[in-house]
Amino acid sequence: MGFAETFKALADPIRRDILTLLRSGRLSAGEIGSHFDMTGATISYHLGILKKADLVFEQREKNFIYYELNTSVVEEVMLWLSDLRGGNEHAEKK
Amino acid sequence: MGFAETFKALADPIRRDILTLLRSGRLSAGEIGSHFDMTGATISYHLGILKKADLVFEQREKNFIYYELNTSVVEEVMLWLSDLRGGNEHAEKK
DNA sequence: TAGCTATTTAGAATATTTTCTAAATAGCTA
DNA sequence: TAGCTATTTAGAAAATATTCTAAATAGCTA
Repeated sequence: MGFAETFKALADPIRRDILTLLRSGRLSAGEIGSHFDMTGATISYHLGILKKADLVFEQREKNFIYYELNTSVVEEVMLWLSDLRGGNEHAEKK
Repeated sequence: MGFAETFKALADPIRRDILTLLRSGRLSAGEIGSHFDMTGATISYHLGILKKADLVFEQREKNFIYYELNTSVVEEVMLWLSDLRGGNEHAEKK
């Protein structure tokens, strides 16, 4: 946790593509990998980084590992950016 | 332009601190540098990265260079994240 | 114009990231 | 349990990022 890891994870186009894939629901590591022209090992490396950044979490089932988007961290990043942007001082905490 | 550069720029804690400093208004390179324990050359390097990412723009005045936050790119990033997060389908374009 | 002051650029050292191949792990299935 | 299938881990190579010192640029000011 920490924005450094989160933004670092988001900085890579492949990792952003993975997150976009997960928008429509969870996918196994293999299913994710099939969308890219890279070895499974490399996909695993990227998934590890997304996981460390808490942008995804995994669910183990049979001998598959499913990855799912963690929207709460996406929210946190949006809040940080919103605070940086400032100026919406009427957006009151309710 | 492109999210890779933007997120990469945001990934570094010093650069995020610089952006936070700029929340309350523009500052010269020197004023920014005075908040950090690094050489001016290093600050200049980080400012260059923020500038390439369009997160800041510069205004030259006398022999100072002032940096100012570019909130429109912050907005764009928030939109991308908002789309990733999904699920707020009642947030209609007006 | 000579010399300041502010900032950037160049070049080099070190650290970090990304990718691959090969091997390891772990859980099914026959 | 033997051998699959899915995925990760280890180790190494190549690319990129971060920092410094030293030098360059550029605009004031006296």
